[in-house]
Amino acid sequence: MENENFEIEHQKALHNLKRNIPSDGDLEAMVNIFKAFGDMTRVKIILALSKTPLSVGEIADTLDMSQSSISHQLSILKQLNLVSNARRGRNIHYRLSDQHIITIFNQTKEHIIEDENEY
Amino acid sequence: MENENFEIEHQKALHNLKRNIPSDGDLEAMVNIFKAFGDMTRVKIILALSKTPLSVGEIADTLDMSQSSISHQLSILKQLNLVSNARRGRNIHYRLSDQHIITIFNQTKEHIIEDENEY
DNA sequence: TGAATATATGAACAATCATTCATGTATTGA
DNA sequence: TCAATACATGAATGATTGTTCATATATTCA
Repeated sequence: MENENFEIEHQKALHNLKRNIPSDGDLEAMVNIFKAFGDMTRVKIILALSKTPLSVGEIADTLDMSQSSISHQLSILKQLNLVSNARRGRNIHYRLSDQHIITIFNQTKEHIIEDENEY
Repeated sequence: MENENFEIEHQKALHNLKRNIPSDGDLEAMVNIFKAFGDMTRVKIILALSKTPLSVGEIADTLDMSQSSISHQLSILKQLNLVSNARRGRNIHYRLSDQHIITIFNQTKEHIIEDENEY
């Protein structure tokens, strides 16, 4: 019977799953990156930096937020190696450190768009 | 002078940025999805469902967590259309609703791997 | 129909987190 | 060297969130 085969396959899959749960340690890096993306301010910073490198003050000005807040958020992004920075005169310029970030954002946009088209 | 051209281009880019900040409304969907991915439990649920559809109880059992906790998290994922569900007998089976999710996870893994290879 | 099983849900609580405020550090230019 | 500018950082606080506990709802089977 078809249904029984499904059931047997499912039990096998379940068994493998239980023996194969990735450890928290393995997943933590991924979770931390998604956490970083899960904040409006940081998303706006990333989108701005995807157009051009910017100083802290320029970001604060563009997003109309305090210098302190932006600086705190940048330090989180930097700790995760999502952005890198370099001094230029008396400013510090930040840039995205990886093109994957844009790909991830674009994939997410596509998910949202396809979602909106369902009815 | 090369430096001045850079500066002029940068000012243009800055100006365009300010006139082009996406609204909170436009970004909220994306931020919410990343928030959903920014939790260990939900990531594990998604990874499990990427292998095979599962009932609530099976997920709870596999992840060694309470039924209630899993159910709460599934309702968050469902609200964002990241998973869908269907009753099957007395169980309710959940599945990923979109292949983009896997792509996003894989891209993120790649970012992490490339990151680890830097020294 | 009624007991058992599977899932959902609301309230409460502890933990996490983003912003603000105050202040520290580093660089430039006079 | 000193004032001004740009950025970083620590503490405090209000808001958000994940889990638990208790309970409600829905389905099956006897």
